[in-house]
Amino acid sequence: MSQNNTQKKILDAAEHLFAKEGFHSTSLRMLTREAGVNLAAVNYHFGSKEELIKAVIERRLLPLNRLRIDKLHGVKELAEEEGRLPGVKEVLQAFIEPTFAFRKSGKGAQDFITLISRSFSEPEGTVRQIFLELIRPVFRLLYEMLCEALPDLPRDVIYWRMHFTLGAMGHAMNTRHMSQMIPAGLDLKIDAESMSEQFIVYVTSGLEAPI
Amino acid sequence: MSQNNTQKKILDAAEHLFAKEGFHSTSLRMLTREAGVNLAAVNYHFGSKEELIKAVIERRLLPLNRLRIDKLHGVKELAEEEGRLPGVKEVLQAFIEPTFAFRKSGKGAQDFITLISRSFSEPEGTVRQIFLELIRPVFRLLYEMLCEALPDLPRDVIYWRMHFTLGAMGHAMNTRHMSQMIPAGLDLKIDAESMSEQFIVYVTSGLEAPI
DNA sequence: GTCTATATGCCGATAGAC
DNA sequence: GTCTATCGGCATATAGAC
Repeated sequence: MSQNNTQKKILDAAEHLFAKEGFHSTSLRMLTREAGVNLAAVNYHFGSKEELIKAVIERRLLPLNRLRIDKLHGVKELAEEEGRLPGVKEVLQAFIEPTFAFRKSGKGAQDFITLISRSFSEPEGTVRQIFLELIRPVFRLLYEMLCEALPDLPRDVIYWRMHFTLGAMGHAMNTRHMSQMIPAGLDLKIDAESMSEQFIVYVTSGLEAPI
Repeated sequence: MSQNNTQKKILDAAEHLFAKEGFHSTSLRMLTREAGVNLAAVNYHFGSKEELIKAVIERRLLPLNRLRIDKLHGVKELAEEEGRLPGVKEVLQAFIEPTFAFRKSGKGAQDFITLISRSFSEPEGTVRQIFLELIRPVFRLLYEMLCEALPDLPRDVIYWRMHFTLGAMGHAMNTRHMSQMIPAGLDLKIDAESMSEQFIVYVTSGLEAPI
């Protein structure tokens, strides 16, 4: 039990520091100090820093992906039952809403999202690869369903638009950006709920735009 | 002259390596080796690694920002002359097209864009701050002009939509993402010209979406 | 399982010869 | 202006006591 407890303490501290300082800039010394465990514990429990990074990403991303895939399948099956094509908006909702809901589920989840948004633009290397391999099946399914929902649009146009959408999402999810650029005198509601709805309106409109 | 030459060699090598490996992961030893200059040259010419990072960003971003601001002012003046409001699409074009055109202007420019896309999601710290301070006036002007172009939309809705647009742009501009996720069997044209046009269609539709 | 102590190596930065 | 040599520090990782 104390092993699992130590592992959890390390994962939590790592999640927080990786989000705040970046993967490379977080040293095992910082990390173990924040976790209240011994310096040697990371190598004992995870083998290396790199495998710790992988564990941090997998702990959250695997269940989140499973949820997104389930929701997407739900949309697909409902549309089939009703003998119609899936709608662009419901497809996007199935993908986007679980992520926004997850972010609200706690401080750790928020740190995780920050960290994941960054993996998108991380240099070539382990972190980027870990992330891309885990996320690929979800992107594939999303792409296929968008193609079904938009049968009159060329495939490459749909691909680009999905690409733009994912970029916007990675950026929007990252709360650190939110208040950074707010113009003076604008009383902006930093409300994740309304932002999620606004985001879906925005990307649905972008994806459905006439060529 | 040999001073400027050394400085340029350092800036070029730094731009390339910062894009490829990240700021923190690029050591002065790597950097000076690639530039073909002595290890001590960075500290001699730039003072520190941090000031080198700043110089790398400023060299490209200052002229690019000046161009974007000029174009935005051009749109504003034209609309005033013609006694009408600026259009959403022409505002977005004035902001976006110079950036896409710049990226096509050479290998170094492409590296620079990769590096800038990343600054967006960089952890708190110097790099992020340097970037945000240089980009802020451009974002302000863009925001004001979008508000003029969309007088019926609430200010905070416009702010969020601009936010989404900037995220999508940072992601779309980064060529490294482009072919990463292409589904098998999709013969995708990786053509920056057509992507730029498609991008403007997409974000214009998103910004103009009815509430 | 958890600790201390340490091995080994790269880091940014600078002093001082040329 | 450019070089070599080196300082002091922190990195990851591990060996071995408890």
